[in-house]
Parts: sequence; C-alpha cells; structure tokens
Amino acid sequence: MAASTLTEVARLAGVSPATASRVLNGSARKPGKDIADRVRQAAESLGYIPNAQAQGLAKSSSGLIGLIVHDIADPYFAAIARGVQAAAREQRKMVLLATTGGAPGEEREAVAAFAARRADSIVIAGSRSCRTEDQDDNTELAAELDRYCRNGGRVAVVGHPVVGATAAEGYHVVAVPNQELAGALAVELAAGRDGDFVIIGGPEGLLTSDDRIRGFQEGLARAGHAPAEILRTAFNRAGGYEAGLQLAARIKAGASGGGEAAVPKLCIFAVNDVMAIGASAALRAEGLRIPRDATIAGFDDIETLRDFRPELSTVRLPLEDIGRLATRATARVSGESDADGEEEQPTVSGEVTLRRSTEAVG
Amino acid sequence: MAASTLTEVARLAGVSPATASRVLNGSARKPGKDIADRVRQAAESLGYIPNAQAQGLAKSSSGLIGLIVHDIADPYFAAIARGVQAAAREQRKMVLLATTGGAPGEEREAVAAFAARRADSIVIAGSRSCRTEDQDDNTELAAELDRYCRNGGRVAVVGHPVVGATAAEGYHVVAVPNQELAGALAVELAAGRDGDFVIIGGPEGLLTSDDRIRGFQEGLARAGHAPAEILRTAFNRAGGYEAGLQLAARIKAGASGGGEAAVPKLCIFAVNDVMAIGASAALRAEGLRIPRDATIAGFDDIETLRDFRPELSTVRLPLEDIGRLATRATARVSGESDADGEEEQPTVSGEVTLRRSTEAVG
DNA sequence: GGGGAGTGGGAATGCGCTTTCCCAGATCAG
DNA sequence: CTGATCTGGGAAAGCGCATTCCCACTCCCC
Repeated sequence: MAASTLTEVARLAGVSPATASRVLNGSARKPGKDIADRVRQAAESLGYIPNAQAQGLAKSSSGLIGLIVHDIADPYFAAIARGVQAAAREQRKMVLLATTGGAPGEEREAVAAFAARRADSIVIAGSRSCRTEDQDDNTELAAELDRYCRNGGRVAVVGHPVVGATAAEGYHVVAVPNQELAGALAVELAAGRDGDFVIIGGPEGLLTSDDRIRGFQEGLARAGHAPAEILRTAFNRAGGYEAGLQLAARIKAGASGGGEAAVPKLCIFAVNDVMAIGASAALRAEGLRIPRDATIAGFDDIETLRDFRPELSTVRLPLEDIGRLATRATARVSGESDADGEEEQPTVSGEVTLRRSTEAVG
Repeated sequence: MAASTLTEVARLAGVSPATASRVLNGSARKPGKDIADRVRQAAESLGYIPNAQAQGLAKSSSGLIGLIVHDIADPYFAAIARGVQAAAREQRKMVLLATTGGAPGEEREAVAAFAARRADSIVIAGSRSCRTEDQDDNTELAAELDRYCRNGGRVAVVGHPVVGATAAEGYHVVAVPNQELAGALAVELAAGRDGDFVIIGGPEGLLTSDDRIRGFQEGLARAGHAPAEILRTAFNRAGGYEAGLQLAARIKAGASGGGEAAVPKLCIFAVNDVMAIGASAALRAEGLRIPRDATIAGFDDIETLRDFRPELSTVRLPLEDIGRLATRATARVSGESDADGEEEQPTVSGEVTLRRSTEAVG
C-alpha cells in the first residue's frame, strides 16, 4: 500500500485535484469554505501526506538546507549544527547532513549531492585547506559551488571563502575574526609574562589554524615578545595529545637541566580547545601540572569542555550563532532587490576568556 | 539558468532520453559502448546533475535516511549521529536531521516530514517518554510511525520501542541493556562500600532514565544494600548541577553534624555522564572533592568527557556502533525473504568502567 | 435588463526522470 | 533462403503535484 495521493483525496472529496491542491497546500486562491472542509476531511481520513518530492519537482524548490561539516561528533561542529538546525526550523526547512572529514574532494561530492537534491541552500562549516595536494579538489569544489550558485542556489561558508571560489551571486561568507582574536589572546597572555610561547597548530594550509597562528604571532610581536615556536600536528585531540607529550619531555628536560637560572615557564597556545585538552591530558599523564608547570590556552570555548579543570583559557566563539547566521544569510529575503547592492555580511565577534589554565602561580 | 536536464543531454548526444537515462543512471540495460561514451561526454560538457527529486518521484525511493535526536549538540546524540552518518554512506544515502528536544509531539512532526520526503528509513534516537502529559502525542507518534511502516518505510528506534507502537513490518528496535548494565555498575560500586547511595535521575517517565534507575536499585539489592534515594531533575548538565548543589549542602551538613560517628561517604549515580559532570561541578563549586568527599559515577562514557578529572566511572556504551546498527537494521536486505521470519535484532553490549571518581580514598 | 467585472471550480500541461512496451535490424537454426 | 529469436534503441506513459488557462456562474451598476 503506497501512501495516498492528492488525486485520491480529491476523488474522495468529489472535487478536482486542482482544488484539493489549493486547499491542502497553500495557494493564492482559497476555495469555498464548505469545499475546503470536505477536502480537509477526506485528506484526514486517508491520512494524506503530501509528497514533498513531487511538490519540489513541480515548484522547483525542495525546502532542504545542506550542511557540510568535518565530523558531526566534534563538539565544534555539533554546536554549529545546532544553530543551523534552529535557523532551518525558522525557515520551515529541513537540514541534510554531510560529513567529509575536511577533504575538499568529499566536500565537492557533498555539494553535488545537495545540488542533485536541489537543496535551496548550502552551509559549509569547517576549515578550508589550501594545501597543495588539495589544490585540484579545491578547484573542482569551487567550480561545483559556482555552478550551484548560478543555478540559483545560495551558499554560506563559515570562516574563509572556498579557495578559488569567485564571489558569485548568492555566495556568502560568515567571517570569523580568528586572526584578531588570536592576537588579542596573545597580547593578554603576554602581559607581564616572560616565558616562552609555543603554538600547537594544525597541519600547514588549514586556513583556520593558520589564521590563529598568524594572529597569535602578531599579538606576541605587538607585546614585544619573540615569535613562538610552532608545532604542527593533527587538528584534533589526538594531535594535541601528541604535541603535549613532546612538550612534556621538553619541560622535564628543562627543569632537570638544573644548571642555569630557573627556566621560565612555557605558555602553550593550542589552536582549538579540543587540541588544548589533548595537550593538557598529555602533560598530566607525564606528571606535569597546569598552570604550575606550564600554562595553556585554547580557542573556541567549547561548551562541553567548560567543566574541565583547570578551566581552560580560550577565546569564546558564538558557535551556535555562527551556524544560525550562516543559515540565515542563505535565506532568500522576499523584499530583496538589486537596488541595495551591498548585502551586509553578518558579523561575528568573539571574546578572549582568561581562566585558571593560564593563571600565574607561585 | 536552471540546471541542465537529462533531455538536454540526450538531445546534445543525439539520442533519446531513455537511452541517456540508461547510461547515466544505472539500469539493467547497458547501451552500446560508443553511444554510452557520447552520452557521458555530453553530460560532462553540460555539467549535468541528475535531479534526485525527479528520480525519487519516478522510482519512489528517495535515498534519504531520517534521523531524529533530542539535541544534536549533546555529545551523546552527536556520537550516535556519527554512526548513522557512516552507515548512510555505506548505503549511499544522505541523512536528514531533525531535532525535537525529546517532545513526542515534535517527533511526530519530524516523522511526518520524513514521510513527506519519502525517506527510505527513519532512525529515532533519544529516550522515550511515557509521562501522562505525553500520552496523546505518543499515541499520535505511534500512529504516524505505523502508517509510515505500512507504506513501506523502515524505522529503527534506539533503546525502547515507541510507546504504544505495534510491532509492524519494518519496525526495528536496537535494544540497549540499560537496566542490566546499571545493575552491574551498582554491584561493582557496592562491593565493600557501606556509604549511602543517591541516584540523580531524569524526570519520571523518561524510559532510559527509569531503566537505569531500576537497574541500579536492583543491583544494590542484589549486593545487599538498601535502595538509593532518588533525586529527579532535568536530564542534562544543568539538572545534574542543580542536584549536585543539593547534595553538596547535605554532605556539608552531615560532616559538620559532628556528633555521631563519621557519616559514611555518599556515592552518587547520575543516570548519564553529562549529568554526572554537572553534579561534579556543583560539588567542586561548593568546595567538595571527588572522590574524597563523595564518589560519583555516570553512564554512557562520552568520549569528549574522558579527559575530565577525576576520571569518571561510567558504563561504556558503543554509541557510534549503536547509530550504525540502527541504520543498518533499516537497510533493505536484497536476499531477504519472509521465509526466515525472525529478523535478528542487533545486539548492543556495554561495559562497566570504573575509574578514579569512585575510588576509595584515605 | 443587459453587459462587464468578479468568483470559484475544472481540464490540461509540465516539472525531470524511469520504465514498459514496441519496433527495426541483426543473428541464427533449419 | 526463410522464419524465429535476440539485440539495442526510441516512443510514450506515468510518478504526484502546482499552475495556467478556460469556462460557467453570480453580482452589480448603469
């Protein structure tokens, strides 16, 4: 038994499919009250559910929003997804989820799949990569997005524009001031501290990571500090842990080195919270304590991690808002005309949040 | 410019749409090599992307999997979602996400929306509620699911069957042995301990919470312990925190009560990890320490929370596998006949994991 | 009272694709 | 060499719905 159709409802109600369509699914023309009731009752008794595919086909719009993330189980993306979901609900749309692990090639596939489903808009979260091995995929991704936009799709990408993408109609970027905020964090951390800084960053070419690194270095410079050494590792907890082990060894070596004057304490900046947690775990596993033996700061202010101790200094990013803003940016505003040309890109602001993990201790 | 269509491709290749369809989108009949190449090239040059809506309409199957969760930002659901996503990819399908906050009414809406989109299957995660105020909504949800199944949809629900749902064709339940595992946890915790037990549970009627509570009590009984007192609160971190504050006050009162013999230490069981973390935070905020002043255990073994200190005793649940299993259960197996009648429901097993938060100290 | 505007319903077309059915040509056995 | 069986391609009928016309009325006003 297949689901009942509009035609069946119409027949049961003794009207034409056209009329049934008009009463059941909004239309400019409102049929008479008695007929409407009859149709509605017929629909009810048949348990009629309109076929969204057919509707979409007929009016070429699917009511779908595509969301692309690296990994939905990563709390960073989960938070953004929540915002996207909330905004989608506002627009009475559903969200289609695709996880890509961050590979531009897979992102391209996801965009194509969304395009095939005629998603009304696409939100891309997750750092862009400009590594040379991703170059070709990025080009294809940009081409795919461009085609999607030309066909009337709207896309919003969080952070950076897709590498190589031309700013087409309907292409929005929700800028995240990673660099500025990392700079501000560096300035605050550097104040009155003279230890060395070390940055635990993601692989080179990950734009978000690179921005934060660059910003942090600039901040250090502004504060009159020497640039920090940079440790490259995976952009996740495991990477943070690994880097943490290295640093722990170094710290312990320094401490036991003894001879010289007490080595100033290391201040670690991990380019995201999850990595910072990993690094902290490694230090702890090696018997070091934070902030006694080293201080550490992250980035993102992941909600689930706020109960972690010592409380992590970080930069608060309104992740849920970011998801919401990105999604809203893709919403077709009815009154929009080309007159006002400039579409205002939504603006995101973060906040340096110093906590226990970078406090000066005895 | 709308996306190009199969007809356009066919015209450019100088063949009929039927042939173009056969070569571009799999079919039993394989057109000749030369023709196929011509079509493929035409498609390529036009940047043809098949319209999944039209395809779905024509062969009545959408390649969509609907996933219903309470909150995608909750790491519990995020982990399950990852598994669902992975399994969906295996099946070359996409996942449609709906978040409901756990309200059966909204779950019903989500099911209807999935049905409208002709999702091939639906996975429902998140505790069922059998509170009286949800009764009507549950009935409607069950009816909606039933209809969906009768129309050929497949559904899998994690944990408990939807309250009131009749086991229709295509209705699967991925059972989670919450009760047994909670019992096992209780037994292990009770061994050689004589303090009081307190359970921080969700609102009455939340099946997952109730199962874990019941199992824990049974375990205590088996170990010869008196039943634990039960604190009801919200099924999230805030609820745990709130309950934690209450308990902290009680512990401090007991400690300063002085007169009698030293009050045995309280052992807290929060029915999920997130609540346990909330409770721990509250105790800590009140100046109490774990496991010195009280011990605490959770449930789920959320990955992101494993770096929390003191390490949380809990019950490990293979969340990602659960999502995967549920999704696979809904996959239409080609060789399936009614002959073997019994479909084997996938089985999930967890593991009691004792860590520092419940260690005996000084 | 007649003609024009307005109203409410139905017939028909098309959205883009799959699939059945049909047909022309090729292949092969007798 | 003829009739039977394949083979590979095209024509056409939907899938379920929205929407544009079109038509039969009613209502109003001059």
